[in-house]
Amino acid sequence: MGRQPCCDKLGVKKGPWTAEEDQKLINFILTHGQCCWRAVPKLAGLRRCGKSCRLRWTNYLRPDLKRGLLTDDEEQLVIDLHANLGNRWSKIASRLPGRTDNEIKNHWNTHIKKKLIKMGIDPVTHEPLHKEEETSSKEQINNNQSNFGGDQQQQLSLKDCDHVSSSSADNNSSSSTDESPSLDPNCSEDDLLMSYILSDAFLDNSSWNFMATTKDDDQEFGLCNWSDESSSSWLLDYQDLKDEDLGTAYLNDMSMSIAPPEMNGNKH
DNA sequence: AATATATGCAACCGCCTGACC
DNA sequence: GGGTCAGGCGGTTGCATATAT
Repeated sequence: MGRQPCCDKLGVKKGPWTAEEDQKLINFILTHGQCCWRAVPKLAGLRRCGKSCRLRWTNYLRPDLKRGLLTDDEEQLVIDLHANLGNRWSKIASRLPGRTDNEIKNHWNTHIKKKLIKMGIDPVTHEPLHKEEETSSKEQINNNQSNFGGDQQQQLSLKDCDHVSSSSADNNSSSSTDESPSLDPNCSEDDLLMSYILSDAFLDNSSWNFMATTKDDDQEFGLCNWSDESSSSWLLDYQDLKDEDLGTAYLNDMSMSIAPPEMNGNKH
């Protein structure tokens, strides 16, 4: 049967987005909201695939996105979640407000993977790369997991990783399990945290689920770190737009919720 | 200073899933 | 029940930048 391409390949632009294209897309989304991505390019006056528009919006233009490297805590959370969820980046991303699956995936492949390997940890299984270590670690893990049904894998700590010297991978044989982050007596606390993070209660918590504006969306507009210049600069540009002709409740709500106090009455 | 290599990230591709008809 | 479509996901690619030689 075969599927039709998601968009007409002819005349569809590819490659990096220009500022002008970004503006058009932002204008459109702010005016009409997110709907029917296939129609967006045509309606917004873009020569792009709808898919491309969606990606650009979700991965780069969304106002709630954080910018910059993941924090240590975020990295730790990604590792913990990855141990439980595997490469389900969107699920992982849904637990990290302001981060996209693409961003997390990239960060994993470029940073975290290497750190784990350096630590002698298999980034796929989250277990020691060497058999003998694995055996002894498992015993310890089993001990630590006894209170949690054995479902949680070992909790790796990048903070601990940072403490591990860069040569740790080279002398794996000597890197006894005593150094393994998973053996941290505080591990059970981590497990408790993980249990919560993996639960629906986590997402139901309003302080995390700040973006939900529709019942189906895990993430929509919401709070973000507007003290971060880079993340809010574009919105500042669009304050004019809002003032001009986008006086929708949608945008007003958004700016109410995302704008720092000083921004409301003192734009630019 | 010039070149080669490594790294990081944005974007694309193809597949899967669920909704709709 | 089967076909079509749109949205979403994970893997991969390609380019710009940083670093090493």
